[in-house]
Amino acid sequence: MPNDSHDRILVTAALPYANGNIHLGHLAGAYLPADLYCRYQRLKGEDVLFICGSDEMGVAILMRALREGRSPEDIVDHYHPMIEDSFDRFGMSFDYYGRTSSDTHRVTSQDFFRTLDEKDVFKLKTNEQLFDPEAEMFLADRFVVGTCPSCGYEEAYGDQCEKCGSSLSPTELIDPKSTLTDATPVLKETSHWYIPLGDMQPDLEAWIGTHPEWKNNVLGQVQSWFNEGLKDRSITRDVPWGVPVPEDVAARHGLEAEGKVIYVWFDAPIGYISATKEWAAEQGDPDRWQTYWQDEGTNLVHFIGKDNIVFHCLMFPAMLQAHGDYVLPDNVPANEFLNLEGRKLSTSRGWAVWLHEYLDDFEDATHGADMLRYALGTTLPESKDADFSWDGFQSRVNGELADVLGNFVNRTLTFADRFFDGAVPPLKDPTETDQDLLDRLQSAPAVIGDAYGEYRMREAIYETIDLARAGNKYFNDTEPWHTRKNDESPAAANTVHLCLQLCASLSVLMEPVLPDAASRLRDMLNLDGVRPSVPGDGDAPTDDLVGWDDAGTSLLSPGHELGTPAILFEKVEDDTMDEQREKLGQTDETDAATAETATAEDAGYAPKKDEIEFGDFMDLDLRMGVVTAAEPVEDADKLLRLEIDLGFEERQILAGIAEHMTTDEIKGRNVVVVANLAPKTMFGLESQGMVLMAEDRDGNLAPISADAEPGSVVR
RNA sequence: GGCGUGGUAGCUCAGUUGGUGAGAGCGUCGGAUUCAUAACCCGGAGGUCGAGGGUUCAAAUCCCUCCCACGCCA
Repeated sequence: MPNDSHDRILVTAALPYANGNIHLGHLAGAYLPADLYCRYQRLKGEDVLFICGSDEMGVAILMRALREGRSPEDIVDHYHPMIEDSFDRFGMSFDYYGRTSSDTHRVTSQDFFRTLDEKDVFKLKTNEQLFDPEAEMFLADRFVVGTCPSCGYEEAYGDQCEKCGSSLSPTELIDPKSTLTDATPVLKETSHWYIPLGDMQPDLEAWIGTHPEWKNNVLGQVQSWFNEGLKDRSITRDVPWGVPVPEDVAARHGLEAEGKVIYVWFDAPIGYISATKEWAAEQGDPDRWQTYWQDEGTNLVHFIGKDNIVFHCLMFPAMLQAHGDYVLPDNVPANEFLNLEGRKLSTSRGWAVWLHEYLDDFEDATHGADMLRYALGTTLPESKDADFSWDGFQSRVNGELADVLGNFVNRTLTFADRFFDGAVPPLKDPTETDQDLLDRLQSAPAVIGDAYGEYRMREAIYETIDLARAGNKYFNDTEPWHTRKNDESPAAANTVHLCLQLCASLSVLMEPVLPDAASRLRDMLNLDGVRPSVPGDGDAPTDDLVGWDDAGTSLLSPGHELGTPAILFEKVEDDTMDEQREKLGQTDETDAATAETATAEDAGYAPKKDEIEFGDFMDLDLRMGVVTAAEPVEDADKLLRLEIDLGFEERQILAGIAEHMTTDEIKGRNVVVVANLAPKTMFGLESQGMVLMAEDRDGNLAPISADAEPGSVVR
């Protein structure tokens, strides 16, 4: 059951892996919902501790380091500050952002490991694994390539053949080779610690059974694991990058700790604990971490993406249970995945929006971070995969932030400024319409707050903006621009009074999702004394400050002097969106972290794409067409509007070729058209397909042509 | 292949202890208004609730089969 009576809330957001930057998928999965939740709870007056940090261990970082001839430290030292900085600019309100390469983390992980070992929780198993005699190290599965025993593919990895999909163990490969040295690996005996999750399953099932309120997707996934039966999982590895297995623990079993590290999935969640320790030390109260992790009065909440469910709902709880001194998570509200413009995110193909690039690109926009928080917040994949598109972004920002919220604030404040001397008029003899708005205002904190508290972030945000919508309706219905002309009636004053109160309440209620704009709105209202939604300075009392629940009451007293009105949100122009759309699919060297280094790429050619099935190719409807008309698109530098005869129909297609050929050069040409591409509107014109061009290494384009009648199928 | 989650208006999504004529926002069409960021407000159109079968007086909601998307596992 949910722990309704609690003294404090400990919130974690999944530790981002420090071999790449943060993109929108990360934000939508875990970080934004976590931040919304924490800011709401702080405004509510809860004792909140929000913990995160960089996950810097693991084989993936080691592999990358070896491939690039760098040290693992080099990689994590590059990404950790970048991640921390972009989180900061996005408005993540962490109490502490740590990193798992810290000493505290090493010690904490080792202590945890030692405790479980001394409780004889673990099993030790010895088997033979592949060892690279030249590099003098054991090889992780991905470090071994060889011929697939089932299909004969020669580049199969040690864990899976990417050609036939069969999953392998490295020892099954024919002619195995180390990817590090090309040496032929030898089998060598090694011992490892295992956590016997199978034995722990009954306890885990009993515990999960007490949480029927968890999200469907989470419980379903967990149940799926239970049905299969949990198995022993190894928690140590023979690699040179990770938290070392403590020597005393190894010695206890007559083993050598040298070369052995704790497997990254085991140490990573402990990173939450070590970060909390570092936070406590920074507060000058080193033992305080225990209050959050070990006192029954704590509500522990893990925000993660769905790929992390098994670790946070089964493995980490199993570790915590086995240890015995820790609280277990009260909820794990995992989100599904975010797609981008209808396609899965792919960092290697550049199909991602990077947070730091967004923040740079929108640095000059008023509240650029808030705009993204809002657009993402209304599109969070809470119950199923969701899609982020720049069209959607623009529509949210312009239609809701600017038109609904911004306009309401603007019309209220300018009206008060012009006709009421920039002060709050009194409320006298409220009408039924006035009273309805007061009632709406009064119930708003509970309606929005309950949604946040129960992890329905999208609904909370919708309800927030709906409050501004109600304000606009009220403003229209009461027509103060008419009623103000009647000196006898308090109607206009009442309207302005209530709209100002609504603005003031909004400045609190919108704080979780739009913290910058909320703060500026309070400046415009000259409203002080609102409880911060970011970590405070320790024990400063906040009881006398205006909090979440107070937003249901009138926060401005009659006669209160207002500040200067200003536009809260500017609209986003079409050009800005076009620029963002153009960036998609372009791989950036520093960010294409996992991109394969192909020989073609080295010579300046475009990288080779992944292999596809014949059916994938046959999905394309390629047709011959003839260009019957061509003209530039107004305001677009790169686009030409083409009319193309496909024989059976005419198409309008926008082609990004204006910088490469004139309208006369393309007119009359036979071209190949992708005829079943989803239509796309750019610069107000619908593009109904795509004209194929060959692009050389210098980016020059040439049309693909054939001597065939329009409508002919190309295959 | 097994399991899980989802498949509701053009788009993004609400909606199950089965029961008033299936909802919201956006988009679209029409109207009204001018305090306001060509904004706001009102109204209309638009859905075989993935497909098929079953249970029931009654199913988007329960059962069975199938299809599609995504994920986990093998």
